[in-house]
Amino acid sequence: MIKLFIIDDHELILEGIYSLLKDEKDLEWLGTAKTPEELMLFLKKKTPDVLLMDINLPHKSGMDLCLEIKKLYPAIYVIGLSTSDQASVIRKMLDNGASGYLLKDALKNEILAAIQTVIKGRTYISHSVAEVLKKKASNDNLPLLTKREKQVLELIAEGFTNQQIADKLFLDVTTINSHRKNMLTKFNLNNTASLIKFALTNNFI
Amino acid sequence: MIKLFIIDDHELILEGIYSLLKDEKDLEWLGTAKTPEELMLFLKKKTPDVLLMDINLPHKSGMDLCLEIKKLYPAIYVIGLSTSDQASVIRKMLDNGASGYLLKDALKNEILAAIQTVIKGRTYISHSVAEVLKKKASNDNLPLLTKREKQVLELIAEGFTNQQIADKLFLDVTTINSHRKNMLTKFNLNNTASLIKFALTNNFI
DNA sequence: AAAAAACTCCCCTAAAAAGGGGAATTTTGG
DNA sequence: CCAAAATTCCCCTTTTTAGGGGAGTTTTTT
Repeated sequence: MIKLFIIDDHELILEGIYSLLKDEKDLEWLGTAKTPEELMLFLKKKTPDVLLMDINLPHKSGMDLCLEIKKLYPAIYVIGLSTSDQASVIRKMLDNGASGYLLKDALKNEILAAIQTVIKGRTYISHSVAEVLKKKASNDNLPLLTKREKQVLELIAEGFTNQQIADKLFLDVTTINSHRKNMLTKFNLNNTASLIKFALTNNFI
Repeated sequence: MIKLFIIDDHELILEGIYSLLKDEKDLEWLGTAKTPEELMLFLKKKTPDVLLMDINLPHKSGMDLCLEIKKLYPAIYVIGLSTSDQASVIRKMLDNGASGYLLKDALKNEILAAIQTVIKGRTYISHSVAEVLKKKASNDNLPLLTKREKQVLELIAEGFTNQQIADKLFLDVTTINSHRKNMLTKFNLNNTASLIKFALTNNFI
């Protein structure tokens, strides 16, 4: 019996997965959560073998949550779940310890296959996802933002100037300027406008 | 008996809704489709009373599909379904003839309420959606961009400077600067970064 | 036809960002 | 522990944007 837990903020997805899997003999349905908090509370009591996790949770990205979980409960196999087929997101998820990745258009067999695969310690990448990873190999070479850069970029997008950001983060204004220039350089852009557009369309912020 | 049909490209959502509603006595489950083509084929044979429609379909926006359906089959009540709570999208959907709008985190009762409401010819807007529409009521009163402003803004977002844009549009650089400043003023923003973010998140460009 | 809105161009100054370097200190990953 | 990456701070100059005005012309709406 594989103990299964699911976190997703969408009732319909929870229902859908439950409905798909409830009759499987070798699956034990531990429960569901809609928020990271609910999940963490539950994990203090019981530990699932496999955790299906939506990566678009409110207030917290599944990427970060996955990292946390794997730190606290390394034995749990995490399978990412999303509608997004963005290679960067998928790769980040795997980097953060996920054992598999499913798109939400996955069929029953695919979900079962994923669970059976990860429980053996192997990694399951669905067909469609694998293709995306291959196709967007170039996309993946995109230098990702570091924590600080992301933080700075978010503040830039909110309209703060370098000086204001520096004050907020207790840093020197030249530091913020460095980060800004680094981002422009690494993405080969030449001003803030294009940087913000790039970041938003690539879901960096 | 209300005849119900659902279109959504995500198996899980279809399963979820089916699972939620299959035991309802006064609902007749006509079927599901994953693509607009499937739906159109089906509609040639049978006509549902209520059509639950995901607005994020591949290759075609639910907004457009809704318009088509209402043209061909005005009697069908369409309920939009999405994860997005973007006011512009919701309003567009309603403009295009939808009778209701649900977010995918809707609970069973809400879906049922929506169906019961639209079948009576009234419009169902879920709590959460209504809030979004209200909150962004200001959004709708937002002074929209003029043609020229939109054109300029798009070029700004692509990273061109005022001078470059002026050259492209055969205008004086001061004109471009005026447009830029006007946009900042009318949206009450103070720099390009926030303007681009604002424009992108509000689907102005 | 009159009013309103959009579009165009102009002045000015100050503030901010971009572009070019360099370099020391932490943090992270192997 | 060592190397690589990230983070921090510094110099400099030029370009670009922001902010404050004003004003004439064209287009759209009433």
